[in-house]
Amino acid sequence: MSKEITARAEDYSKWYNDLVVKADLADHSAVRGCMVIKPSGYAIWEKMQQALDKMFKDTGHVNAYFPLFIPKSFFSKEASHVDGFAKECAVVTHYRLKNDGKGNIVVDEDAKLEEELIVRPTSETIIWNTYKGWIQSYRDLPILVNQWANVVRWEMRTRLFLRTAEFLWQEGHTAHATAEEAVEETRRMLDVYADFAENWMAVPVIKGVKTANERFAGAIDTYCIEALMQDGKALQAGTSHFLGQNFAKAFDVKFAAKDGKLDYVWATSWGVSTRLMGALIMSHSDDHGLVIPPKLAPTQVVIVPIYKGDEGLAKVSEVALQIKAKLQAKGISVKYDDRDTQRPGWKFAEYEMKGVPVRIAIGERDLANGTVEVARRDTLEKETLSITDLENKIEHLLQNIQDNLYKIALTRREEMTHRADTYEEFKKLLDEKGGFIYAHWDGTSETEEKIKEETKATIRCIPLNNVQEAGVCIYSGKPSTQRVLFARAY
RNA sequence: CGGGGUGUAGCGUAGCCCGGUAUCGCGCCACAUUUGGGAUGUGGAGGUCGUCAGUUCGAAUCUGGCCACCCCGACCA
Repeated sequence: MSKEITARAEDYSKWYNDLVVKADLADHSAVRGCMVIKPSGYAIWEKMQQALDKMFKDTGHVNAYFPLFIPKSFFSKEASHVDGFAKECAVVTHYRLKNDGKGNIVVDEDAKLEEELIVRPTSETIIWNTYKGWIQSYRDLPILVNQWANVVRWEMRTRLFLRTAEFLWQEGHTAHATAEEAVEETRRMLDVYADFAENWMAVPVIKGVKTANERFAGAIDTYCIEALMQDGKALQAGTSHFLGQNFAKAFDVKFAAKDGKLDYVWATSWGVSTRLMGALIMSHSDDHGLVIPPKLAPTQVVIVPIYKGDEGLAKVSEVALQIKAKLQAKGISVKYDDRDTQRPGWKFAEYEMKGVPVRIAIGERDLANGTVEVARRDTLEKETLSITDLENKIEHLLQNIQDNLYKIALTRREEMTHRADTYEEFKKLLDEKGGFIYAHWDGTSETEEKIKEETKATIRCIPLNNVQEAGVCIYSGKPSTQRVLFARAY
């Protein structure tokens, strides 16, 4: 099977689409805007889930599951929340089909739902309606719940993983007695996301706060992690919201404090989605295919035998299987590909396309020398190593690849991060270089809107721990106290 | 929902202007020779030409409707 993908330099967007399909991660489905996540893609998502789930548990959270359907009336209880999602909701209106007598299956108009159901675009409403029954006293708090689920947002334009009508995610929903505690939780989970992005995905991120325009519908503050892709466009990789008492008020969730006074509960919500797959793919991959950091690679090492005849394969396999066992004993996931239906060169290209971090080739010549050929996917370098102590060398190599991928991504981001002091300079940077641009902003939504209309760049975030620096807004010339992070975004 | 484009075998395509039952490559199946970077040869299977209707002796080809998908805009994790 000969496979080729469009080069990044030629058409980045086409490169991404080709890659997702050719690396067997996902496909378009029969349903418009929805994707089929194939086993190779889902295996990576499962690795992400495992790592994140452990991080959530380690920070005291527990998993639960809430319904896919939300009564329409719940939705209208929080005004800005409705505004934010109303335009992209799928609605269930009937509960039965029937045969129309001419062989067609049609909706049974007699089976109209008394109250229409919304397919969840996010679960705040159904969860806060539920929390009302769980919370009476400060003793019931905090509630630290996460759910892994699918959600639906009826998008006009979709792209595999980056934006699909249905996607998989996790959403954490917590309830607290005080604002301070809720803010602390919001920030804690932001840190968890940043930790995951950098240490597992090898994707450097900038933590920050969204402006009012970009804030989650119904939140007081939205925190985010922003990553920069190879083409210079930003990608929001995760969000954590401080919801204040907005949902508690909408759903009348009060608790009795120690002093007996009743108060509304403070809330947070936070989520990352299969969009992370897009971030992962676009951060490291090259024109040969996918590059996956070892810590998220479903298969970390593949062993390819090179041999002549059945007898040759038997000899090579004996040694290869010993190597496999030693690597597995180290906790490394290994695949020994001894299929005789494909030739070695074909397998090399195939595993490069699929992003397996390390490839070991072992042939009869190696048997004589006590060596193997080791190829690393990140740099495509090959070297011949002695079989002695190979498992330790591979273990180090995997760590080295993980570190190297992060370092390269970080260097690239730094090279693509600029400062602009005038609007002219800003526009020039956007058109010629792209990337992140630090610039002064007067803090108004009007200015932000204007800049967005004129340049398609948005304020990705106001970075946390931002350096305070007097300046003037690049657009309005009004005074500003700090630079904010602009970029064109996915 | 506006503007542009495309639908022919699993995938990519030729044929369409000028109507006569479909071309080529990859992949697939069998056998043989092969195996240190996507092997080669020989033989073979696979198509209601997106769909519905119209024109015609005859439609992939001409006409009209519908559907789907892609790209560009408005909306978004």
